[in-house]
Amino acid sequence: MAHLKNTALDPRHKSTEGCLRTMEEQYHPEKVEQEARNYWDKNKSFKVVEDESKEKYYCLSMFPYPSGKLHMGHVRNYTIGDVISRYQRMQGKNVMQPMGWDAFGLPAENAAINNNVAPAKWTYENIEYMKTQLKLLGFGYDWDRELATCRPDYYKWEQWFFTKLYEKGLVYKKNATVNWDPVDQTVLANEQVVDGKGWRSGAVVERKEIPQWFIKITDYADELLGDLDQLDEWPEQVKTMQRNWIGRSEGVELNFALKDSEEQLTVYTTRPDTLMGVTYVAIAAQHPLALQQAENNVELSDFLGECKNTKMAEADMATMEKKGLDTGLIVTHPITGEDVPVWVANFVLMDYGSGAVMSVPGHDDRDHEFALSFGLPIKQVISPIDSPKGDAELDIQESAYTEKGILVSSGKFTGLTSEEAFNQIAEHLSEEGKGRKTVNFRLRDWGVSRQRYWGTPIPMVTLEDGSAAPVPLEDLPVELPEDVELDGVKSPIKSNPEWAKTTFNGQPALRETDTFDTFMESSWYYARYCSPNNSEAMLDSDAANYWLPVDQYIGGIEHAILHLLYARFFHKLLRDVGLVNSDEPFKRLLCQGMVLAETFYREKDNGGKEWFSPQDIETEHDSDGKVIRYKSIKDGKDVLHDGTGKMSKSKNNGIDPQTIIDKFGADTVRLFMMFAAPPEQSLEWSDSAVEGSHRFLKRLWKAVHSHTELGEVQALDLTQLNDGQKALRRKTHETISKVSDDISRRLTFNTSIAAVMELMNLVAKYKDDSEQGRAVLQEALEAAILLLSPIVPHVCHTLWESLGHQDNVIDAVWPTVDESALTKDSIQIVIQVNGGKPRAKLDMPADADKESMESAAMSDENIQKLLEGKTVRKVIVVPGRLVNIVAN
RNA sequence: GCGAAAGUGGCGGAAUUGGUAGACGCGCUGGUUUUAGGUACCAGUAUCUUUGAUGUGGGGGUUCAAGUCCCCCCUUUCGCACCA
Repeated sequence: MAHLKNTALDPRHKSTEGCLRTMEEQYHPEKVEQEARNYWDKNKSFKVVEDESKEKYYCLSMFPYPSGKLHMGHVRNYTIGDVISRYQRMQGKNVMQPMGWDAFGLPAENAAINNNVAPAKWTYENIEYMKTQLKLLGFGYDWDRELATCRPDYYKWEQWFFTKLYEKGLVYKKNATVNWDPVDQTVLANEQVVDGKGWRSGAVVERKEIPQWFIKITDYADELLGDLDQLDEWPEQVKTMQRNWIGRSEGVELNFALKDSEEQLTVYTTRPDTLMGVTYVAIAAQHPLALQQAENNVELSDFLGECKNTKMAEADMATMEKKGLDTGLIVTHPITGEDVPVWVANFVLMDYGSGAVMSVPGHDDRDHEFALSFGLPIKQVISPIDSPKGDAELDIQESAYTEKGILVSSGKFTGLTSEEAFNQIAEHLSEEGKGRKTVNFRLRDWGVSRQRYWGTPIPMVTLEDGSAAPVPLEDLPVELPEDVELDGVKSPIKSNPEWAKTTFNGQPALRETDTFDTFMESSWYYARYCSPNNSEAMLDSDAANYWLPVDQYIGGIEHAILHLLYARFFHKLLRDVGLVNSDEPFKRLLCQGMVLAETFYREKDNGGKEWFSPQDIETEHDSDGKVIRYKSIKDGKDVLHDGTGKMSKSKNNGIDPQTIIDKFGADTVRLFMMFAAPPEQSLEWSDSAVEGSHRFLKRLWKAVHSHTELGEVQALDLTQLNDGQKALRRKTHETISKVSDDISRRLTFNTSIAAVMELMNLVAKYKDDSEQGRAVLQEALEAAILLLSPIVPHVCHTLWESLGHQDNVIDAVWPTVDESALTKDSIQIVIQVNGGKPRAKLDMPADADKESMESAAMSDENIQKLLEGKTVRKVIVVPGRLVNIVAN
């Protein structure tokens, strides 16, 4: 055998005839990475087209908002996606990994005002820079599919789609609440309201009702809920959150007749069994009845005014102090006919349900709290099931009893269980024409109007008679002017009255000056990537149906509900207009955790805190490795540690990925990101751990280098291996097995890296320059390079060549496990006495049966000592693992 | 407030199906090489009152056996419909 045969892992790998490639002794990431990038660029390695002969794999990472530069969260997200993509490619699949820009949004407007630059220019410049950063990180994107949502050729189709939905009756206009800044005369986003005040003007923000467009997502509530069951590769946690968000409930809708009036107050309840315990009805401050009553009631009118001064966010509504006022209105209880007072309460949401709720303080915590505050009666109508009469221990005045039980003091329904009462009360109301069983959803229709400039113009016009009409396809896109100046208050398309003027069917008409919620763009970009440059249609269905659904979607957990629900909704809409043929857009979902860093500060004289960048902090340890002090590199004085937190400007703990790439190279950053934590957990930044990752790559390089120094390698002959060679070979194949499972099924890249590190630790100890010794080592190194190549592709590109391969590592075949290499002659078993600590460890033949394990355990010297004077009650034997002797 | 997660050495984390807690890495300790610092390499490193005992946020429970299953509590993080 005169020449090299380094193809032990797969005969399909092409190798050069002759010597291993000579290589530099030192690892120079900048050089290695540039060479790999040049190769991929030159060969258009990641360009992909539909190919029916291959299994497709569509791997998608959530596209970034082009905020200026990449942050660590992006790097983490995109590294995960790239690793999965490269792994799937090595499985022989036709892999598409696209990238684009979620380019509309509020930050561009803020930047425009602060830096006096148009949002469009700012956005396009950010895209240019961030794209160079993504390329530096070596992500294998098909850049020919790049899209930016702020381009008219993208949003044109979103506008067209909206008009389609309008024609299908899935779009309507109604009043909805916004945060109104009375000084700037503008609508504010929730994040622009700080402590109830406008962030620029400082004015107390008011709730205001304005007309807005809605899409009927509630028409799809049942399907969005039911189809979650199909998504067996989504995290259970995300599905649960979506289920709760959609919030399907079965209950009863019932009417309280307004006394001395024809009007009815409709409420929905999931607990009709507590109906006899209603002691008041609560309505929202914006409820028409409240407004009507306030006309002749100064106190009420003042109260409603006060209720206006809150943010519209539900979290704020739920946590604020509960306030209310009697409206003076009386309604009639639908069963007893008794008078029930109507109160206004600041926590009742007008936008949700009918804006009125029946209140049962005896059996609902929030109603109870409210009743106690305002001296409203609390009546018990439910008793715990085990004590229907003896409820002395239950003080309903003290706290509400919210469980189900047996009805008491409920007239003819007394004695029924909650379940029985649910049905009988519903039936009774139904017969009387006062109510009916209904299914209700917590999910509300999707309000898509925004009063901002930097977004997709809503393609609707208003005619002179006040009616609305959709802009026809031939007039689309309704283009957003890009060359504008922002004054920080009013949208340029609102402040220029000329912009809205247009015609519709020859008649004068006014354009809508609101723009879409940016969740609209991100709800269908995944489908547009399949035919990104199609100028004839929103999607090319053939391409879309080839690629969709997305096989793996990766993004932050913060998108678990809204973005993912809207995208699922859009997919069903796309299906129902005939553009795609699947029900769900994302087959498998991975939600990655946040990137955190330590925070450091000093108290300032004024009581505030001065935050220090973690990169400017030096740590001192005692001789046990415990941290004893932190000090600033700059002045050497102590700083205080404030734990770890999300990287943020306010705590000055952000780490710019660019500085780390410049210092160590992209591979080190990628390796650290994947090694430091499993993807769905939060990841703590650590400079020293980054250096550790870099050291590993240097050792890897060195190991390959010293192997290649010794020249050609002979073919592996499995019949000729000694114990040491067998041991390394077993470790090699154990590692292949573990890493394959970790990357494909578990998505735990951290443990796959740890496994390769173990292999390399064994390689470092392995001293065997014999022919077969070197052949086994060649196989181990080839495996290590192949297994690491999705994670650190640049260095593996070079090292794969160094090991004598002609083919490129991105197209190498993923190694397969040789089961025969895994066999072990003996294994260690553990002996326990009454569980707990191992009392003895024995080497046994791998195929030892229960009897021989038990007898070996019983005859162990140490075990016999422990069993002295005790009676053995039971022996549990787990083959291949342990023996537990129960004795007393 | 409501909904969803997480909590394991000095630190990040591992333990995949209830079966040897602490893999791998960082830090630390000692050593070798080096004029020195750094680098690189080798050995060690859960804790303690060390024939052994204790130990996975706290408290209870199930089991021959619990980080893992059940109940209660605490802390932290994410989402709550106009940040993306």
